[in-house]
Amino acid sequence: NQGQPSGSRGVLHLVTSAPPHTHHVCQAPRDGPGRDPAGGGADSNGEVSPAELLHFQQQQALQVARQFLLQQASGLNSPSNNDSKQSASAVQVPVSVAMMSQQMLSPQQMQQILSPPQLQALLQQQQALMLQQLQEYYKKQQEQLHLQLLTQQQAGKQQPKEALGNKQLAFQQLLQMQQLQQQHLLNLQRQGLVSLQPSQASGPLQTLPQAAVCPTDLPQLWKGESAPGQPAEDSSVRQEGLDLAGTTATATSFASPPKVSPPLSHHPLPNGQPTVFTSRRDSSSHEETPGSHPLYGHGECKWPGCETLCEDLGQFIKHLNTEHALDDRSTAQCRVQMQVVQQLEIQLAKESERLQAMMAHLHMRPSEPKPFSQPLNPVPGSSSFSKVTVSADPFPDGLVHPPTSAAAPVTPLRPPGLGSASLHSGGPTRRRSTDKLCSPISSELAQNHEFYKNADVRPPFTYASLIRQAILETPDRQLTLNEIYNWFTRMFAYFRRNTATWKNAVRHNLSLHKCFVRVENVKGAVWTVDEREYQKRRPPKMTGSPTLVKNMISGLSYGALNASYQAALAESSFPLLSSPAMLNPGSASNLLPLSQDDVGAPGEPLPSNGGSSSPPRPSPPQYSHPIQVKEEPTEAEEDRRPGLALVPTNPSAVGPPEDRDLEEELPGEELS
DNA sequence: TTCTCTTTAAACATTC
DNA sequence: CGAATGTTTAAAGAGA
Repeated sequence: NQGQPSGSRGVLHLVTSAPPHTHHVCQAPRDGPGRDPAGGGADSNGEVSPAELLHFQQQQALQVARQFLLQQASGLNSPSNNDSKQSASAVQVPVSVAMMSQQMLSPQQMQQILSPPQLQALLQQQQALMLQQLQEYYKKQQEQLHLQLLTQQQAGKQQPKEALGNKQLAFQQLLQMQQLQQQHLLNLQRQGLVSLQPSQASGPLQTLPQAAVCPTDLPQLWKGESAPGQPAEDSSVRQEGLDLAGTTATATSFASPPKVSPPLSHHPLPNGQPTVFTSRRDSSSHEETPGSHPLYGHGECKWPGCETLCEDLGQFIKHLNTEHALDDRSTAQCRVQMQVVQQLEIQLAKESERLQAMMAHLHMRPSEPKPFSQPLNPVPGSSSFSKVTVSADPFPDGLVHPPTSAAAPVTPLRPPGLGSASLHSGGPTRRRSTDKLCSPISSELAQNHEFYKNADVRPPFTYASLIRQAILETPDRQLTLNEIYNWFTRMFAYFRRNTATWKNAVRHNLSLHKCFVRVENVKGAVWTVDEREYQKRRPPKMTGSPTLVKNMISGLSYGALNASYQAALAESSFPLLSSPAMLNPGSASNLLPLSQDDVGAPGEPLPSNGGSSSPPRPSPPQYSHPIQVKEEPTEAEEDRRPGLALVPTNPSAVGPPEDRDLEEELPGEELS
């Protein structure tokens, strides 16, 4: 499988470039400050405290942050960003952060694609929360300090408030700058703490200063904040559900500390999800090795953002007790971790819910003419970003993305000769499972016909099922061989190549399977489907049983979903190639009856109807719908009779009675 | 491992 | 006659 990075690179870029901006945008409107009523106290009550005090306070905050930062220095990726520097750092930090984010994104793009869509939003929220929390926390400390100093100073000397004047203004400015700087520091620290994606560092920057003024109770902060403040902000991103780029950013970064991420370790396959976890040296969670500690693994401390190497458990314990003792920082980190877990749980619940909905949809929903064009909801804000999201949405990441890949990486639609050749010559990697299903083919096809029509990807259906599909799509349920050919080429880009091969296969299947009945016509022969026979060769009905789920995953998702996902990708990255129904006018409409029929086929009065009507050979009657031989002179509705009459004329069909005629042994089992 | 299904390839016959 | 259409056999891969 040539999951050549180049192929996905295009997609990657699309996604990659978006996140940073998006984050900024999304973060900007945050209304976090709303939750702290007392926030305005500081600036509005400028008279309350002398400018020096304010200044001092800020310095204090800065110191605290600095201190923490230094403590975390090892965990940070770019020490250059640390503290110091006044305004310079304010500018410098965002830039470097952006760079960092990009660096981190690129290798993990595929992960992001597959990672839970809303993770990003959640983590984003979490980040902001943490940032704010830290802010509040520091402020709280500052408050105390401030009070102390205030009392001291007031006791010592009374400074006239009027004297402040311009001086205070300048101080205010300085103060703001310092606050900004402080934010940066906090951001950096936060990165070190939770190893969260720094890409959003610049987001909270501007807004936090105001928010941080209020010394609120931290625990309350967690609760209250996450509820009113954040959701509103994130809604733009979150409601879309699939914030691919963002998701990756946060998700991946979450999985791995801000260290050097394996550059090309994993293939940029759409189903990179498994890769994420496997390739991660982190193995994030806790692998409970015998005498191990949940926070100790792979010889290093797994405390969020720590990664300190420890020879053995004893050393680690030592490290744990010294570096991660019960102090403010640790508790804060612990809270953050709690938040992380909480958010992930929420995320899990959401994804589970989505999965349920998907299953329900895929199982019983007849068909959807335009899967890709029916976005869950158009995102007002982000443009290209939302596009990716939308297009990919019908095929949630949460789903198991089968490692099929080989036959279908991110297929550039109509891949250039070489790529496609190697791609498909790859071999007869069958995915026949779909055929076993009752027949998701129609619905699946209906959903993805656009994709198959344009993408040179082998459809995950057997020839038999495809032929049947082709025949059933027609109003009179019959096709000449050539028409079947045409249907194949029309519906699948894949079958526009190697015609000799697959045509031979089609013919072979037509002849081989009893379910395909050749009906002689005046102008030639047409092929019809003996639905009964077709159903006969299938396993028991799938009706929402566990096996169905299994089938769904193994079969449908295996090829179709993956393909669909790719289609989404392809569409997003090659909009031009995603020609709508142009190529195949009416295809959508055709598919509808199909899917319906698909569902209804078994239940239709096949046996009784067919058996009764046809005296000698009920072979045609099997079709619920009257078979009308196309070339028939007059399209008389009564053609059914002629159609039947025609059958005998066909020597092959008539020849071996036991061959096609299975009426007697099939009373009507498929009816139910 | 065996069996079944599917695909692919190919030979051959028949029809257009 | 050549191409298209059908039929049949065989081999091989994949999955149950």
